[in-house]
Formats: sequence, structure tokens, C-alpha cells
Amino acid sequence: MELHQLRYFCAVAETGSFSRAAEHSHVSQPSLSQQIMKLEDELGARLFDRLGRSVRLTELGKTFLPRARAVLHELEAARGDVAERKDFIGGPVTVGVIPTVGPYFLPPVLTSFSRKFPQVHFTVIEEITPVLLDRLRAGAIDVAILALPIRGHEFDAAPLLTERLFAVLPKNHKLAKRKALSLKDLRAEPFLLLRDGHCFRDTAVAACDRARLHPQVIFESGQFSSLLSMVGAGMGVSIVPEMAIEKKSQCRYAHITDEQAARTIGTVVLRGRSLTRAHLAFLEHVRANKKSVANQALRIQFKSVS
Amino acid sequence: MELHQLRYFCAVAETGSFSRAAEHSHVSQPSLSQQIMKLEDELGARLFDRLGRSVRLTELGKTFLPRARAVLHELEAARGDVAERKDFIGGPVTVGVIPTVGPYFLPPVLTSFSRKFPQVHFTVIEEITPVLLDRLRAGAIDVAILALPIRGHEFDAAPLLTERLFAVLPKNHKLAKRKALSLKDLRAEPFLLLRDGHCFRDTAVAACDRARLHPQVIFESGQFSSLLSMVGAGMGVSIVPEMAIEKKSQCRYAHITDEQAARTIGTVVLRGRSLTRAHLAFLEHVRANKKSVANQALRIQFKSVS
DNA sequence: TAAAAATACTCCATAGGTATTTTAT
DNA sequence: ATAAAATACCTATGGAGTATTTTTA
Repeated sequence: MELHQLRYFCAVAETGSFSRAAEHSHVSQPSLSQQIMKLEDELGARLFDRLGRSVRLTELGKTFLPRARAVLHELEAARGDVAERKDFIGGPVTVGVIPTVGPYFLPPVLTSFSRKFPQVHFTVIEEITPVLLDRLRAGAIDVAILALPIRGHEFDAAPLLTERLFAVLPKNHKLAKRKALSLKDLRAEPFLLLRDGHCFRDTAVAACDRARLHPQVIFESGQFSSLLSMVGAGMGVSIVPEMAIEKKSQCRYAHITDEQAARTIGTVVLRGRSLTRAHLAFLEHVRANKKSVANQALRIQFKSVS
Repeated sequence: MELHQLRYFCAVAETGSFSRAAEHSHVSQPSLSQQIMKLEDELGARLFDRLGRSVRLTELGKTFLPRARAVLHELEAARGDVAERKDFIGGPVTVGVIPTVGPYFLPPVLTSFSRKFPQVHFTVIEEITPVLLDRLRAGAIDVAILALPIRGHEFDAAPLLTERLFAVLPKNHKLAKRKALSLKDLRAEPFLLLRDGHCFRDTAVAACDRARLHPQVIFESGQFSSLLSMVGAGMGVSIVPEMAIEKKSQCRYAHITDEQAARTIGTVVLRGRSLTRAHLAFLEHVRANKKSVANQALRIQFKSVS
């Protein structure tokens, strides 16, 4: 049983004639006749009574007609559904983000995107980098935003923005007035850093290594805001990326002038994975709005140090 | 878009692999791959992400899967429906019958048939022969039961039973004791006959013609029972077929011995018109039960004349 | 290297076409 | 005589096969 046979059958039922049905279906009458006969053979029963010049549905044909139409209708529904969704920006988008980016970067981007495309429904998963990469591989996450570079050539990574690192000092610290300093200047200080596993921990430690600095870590946390509070309370100093700066804290921030004292944030998707219009629109939106996010961070920084 | 493409698509979605889907569908992997690609081309979008060794549905593929299944499901439903109805004895049967047969022949046949096949629903149409033939042509009647022969080679007619004609006489008539007589014996009698249009009117008149008898018709009706009542009241004589004999009437019946003083009842269907199992079962049943109907009429006759 | 999908080609089954016959009006 | 469906025969599209390459884990 083939779709064109069902179409021919419906055409004959509707026109009451093989010839007219053939014309209507843009095939020759013998071709159509053959296909109808083939259909009848397969079903093991006649669908039409050939009464000389006129053709009429048999009792069985009458019951088959709505069923054939149902098949063709479902087919059109399927085709139409695809055509519609293909150009539709909406549906689920799952974004994975590392904890040291999520709360700073995502809120403004998501809100402005959702205003533009309210049909898109986000799920945000905040995990450390290796977990995010696993989720990407499994298809549980569509797009990840994390610190580059990453290892794994099955991914497509694109840098989004590079931000400088800042030293965080209590406001009454002797270096608190400095707008910039070298990591070496912090040699004597007790350090507050992120917990192991968070990629910014590695970033900070790597920067210290390069400066031949082996920080004495007296406090660890999973989030920057805790570090800032502790620094504000005078427990020691810390290193944070630009976007983690909070103007309201009791802290002072100084740009770290060391080479490579920076981190790059980028988007990562699984290579070969097809992206919906919503995914693409989101990636584009993130790219277009990275400046404003960065500027927002800068503005905060300028206010806090001035 | 073709059905086998939808089947292949579902197979890949279910097995998560082109190779396994091909094996499962009993085609080669390249063939299946090509058909999936063709389907994707037609839809204008990818349905699967080919991620190296594994294959996964795209977001669009996820929405297309239930739609494809719906099409295939409808198809199976259509196929199953036909297979079921093909062997099912039931549904509508429309029987056409002439008024001079209907009330005598049909009741016992229909009741016994309905006991055997309660799923069959009858519609009985009682009309004169030319109307019945038109209705057969139009497909409004499936099977007709009427007096043969008929004109019109687009029909298939089959004789069912031939019945003798009987003279109907008032019980105090001088010929009332006769078990048989010739039409010539009725030369002097006033006649009561069916109205024009009823085929038995023609049968009776034709028999009279052959006997060189030109009856004086003083009463006409559309049904035999009226004629019998009038004859019983002594208005005159009549001619009826065997099955119209009523034992309870005030009449006496005499077998008419003239040559060809008989009528043949038969079934008629439109040639080429396909018949359902119910139609065929009904025709068979009518054929099998004609004897009992005829005997029933005979028994009545013997009681009334003895 | 092994396993899976894609590519390249070959083949043939069959849908579809043309010409004609059959059938019924 | 005409109109419609069936039949006969031919053509060619495209589905399916085999062999091979590419890709990735």
C-alpha cells in the first residue's frame, strides 16, 4: 500500500471516474487504473464497482475512504508541523554555565532574550566545566558558557569575551588605594580562593604560579560573593574576574597587571549537533550582548575604585 | 515523502542507529541512509544528528517522530479495518420487493435470516418493478425480489420459484367446489384485478388473453387481500398467485390449468455490482428457504380447498 | 583498528506513459 | 458512435544492492 495509491483512490471516490481522477492527479488513466487494481489486490477486495460508464464505491470502499483520508491527513499534518517549527524561534533551550559566570553574565542576557523571543523556554544548569562537557556530549545541554580553552575536539568553542583579573583587598588594606598591582605585591597576604574543581580556582592558581607566588589559602568557597564578604571583613585578599566585582562590598579592587592575568569566556556546543532556530538566535544574542555585559561590569568597577 | 521513508525514520529513531535500523527493516544501510537523507531534503531540515558513532534525533526529529508514527498507525488501522470487514457478515442490506410478493414471501425469510445474522440491518423497499429496477441501477437497492422475466441486460436475474395461478371464487359460487378449472370457465364472471402498474395485473391479463378471455373488470386494488375480501363478499372472481392464498377468507381457490398460468419469482441484482458478505449470505438464504415458503403457501391452499 | 555512516556505482522493479482493445451507452 | 476502463507493451525513474571511502572513538 503506497501513498499515491491512497491519493488515487480518494481522487476516484471524489470524481466518480477513473479518467477524471487521473486528470486531477496528473497521471494517465491506465496508470491510475493499475494502481487502484494493485491496491484492491493487496486488500483482497474491490473498492469500486465498475458499472459500465460509471464508477461507484463498494460498501468496503465506503468504509475505506475515510481511513485513506485519515492517513493522508496525518501526513499533511506531519509535513505542516515540520514546516512550521522549522522557521519558528521557540521551544526548549538548555543552557549550561559554570558557577563563576552564571550569576554575573546570564541574568541580563536571558531577560533581554526572553523579551525578544518569549516562546523560548530556558533551562539553566549550573555545573563545573567537566560536568557541563559531559552533559553536552549526552545532549542534555544545548549550549554551554564557560571558561576557555577546553579539552575535547568534539566541541565547537567560540570565545565571547576576555576579562582581566582583579585583586580584591579590604578597604583599609595598605594597597587599597592602588588601581593596579602585580601579583607579587600580594606575596605576604593570606588568600581566599574558590574551592577546587571550579575552573577559576585553576585560573587564579595558574596566574600565581607564573608570578612565582605560592599563596597561603586560608578560606575556600564555591562562590565569589562569599569570598568578597570575607575579604571585606579583613580576612585576607582574593582574585576575581572582572564580572565578579561588586560595587557595594567593603572591598577595593585593583587590576592585576601580570601577563595572562585574564580569563576567556566562550560558548561551547557539541560539534555536529543540529541547532534549532532558538539555539542559533540565543547564540547570536549572547554574542551581540557580550559588550553590554562587559561594560556593565566595567562601570561597576569604575564606580567602586573611584 | 513515502511510507517506507517514514518506516525507516521510525526504525532509526527506535534503534538509534542507521545500521541496526537497516537490519531491522531488511534493507541495506546505504539504501536506508539515502532514504532518510531524501526525507530530510524534502522537509528542509535534519531529523538526526550524526555524532560520529551515535545518532540522535534533532529537536525537529523529536516532534516529527510521533507524527510519522501517527501516519503509519492510521495506515495499519485502515488495513486492519478492511481485513476485518471483508470477512464480516453484517452491515446494511437494502431489499426491494414488489407489493405482490413482499407481504407473503419476505417475513419468514427475513426473520430466519436475522436470527442467523443479527448484525445485518435490513431496509425493505416495496415498489412496482420499474421503480425497483431504477433503484437497483442507482445503487439504492442491493437486491430485488420480483416477477421474472425482466427487461434490461444490466441485471443479473435468478429464478427462485414458479408458482401456479389460482382462481378465487366466492364460497357459494357454482364452481366453488372445483379444485381446478380453465380460465374459459370464468368467461361470464365479473373480475376483480390488481391496479395497473402492478406486474401481476399484467400476468393475469396475459393469461386471460391467451385464453381468449376479455374480462370485465369491476374492481381494482393495489393488494390481494382487498381483492379476496371483495370476492368473499360475492362481488365477482379474481386470479391470484399461489402465495396470495389466505385460508381464512370466505373464498374458495381453484387451480388454473391453462398453459403458462404461472408466474416466476426471482432475485435480481445489478450486474457488476460487488456484493458484501451480507448480500451474498442473504441471497443464499433466500434460495435455501424458497421451498419452505412455497410449501407454506401450499399447505394453506390444501387446508382451504379441502 | 574497528565500527558506523556516507559516497559511488550498478541494477532492476515498477510507476507511468502510449497505443489499443473491450465494453457499455 | 462515443466515452470510459482495461489490456498490452514500452520506458525510465529511483529504490535497493555491492564495494569503497570517510570519519570517529
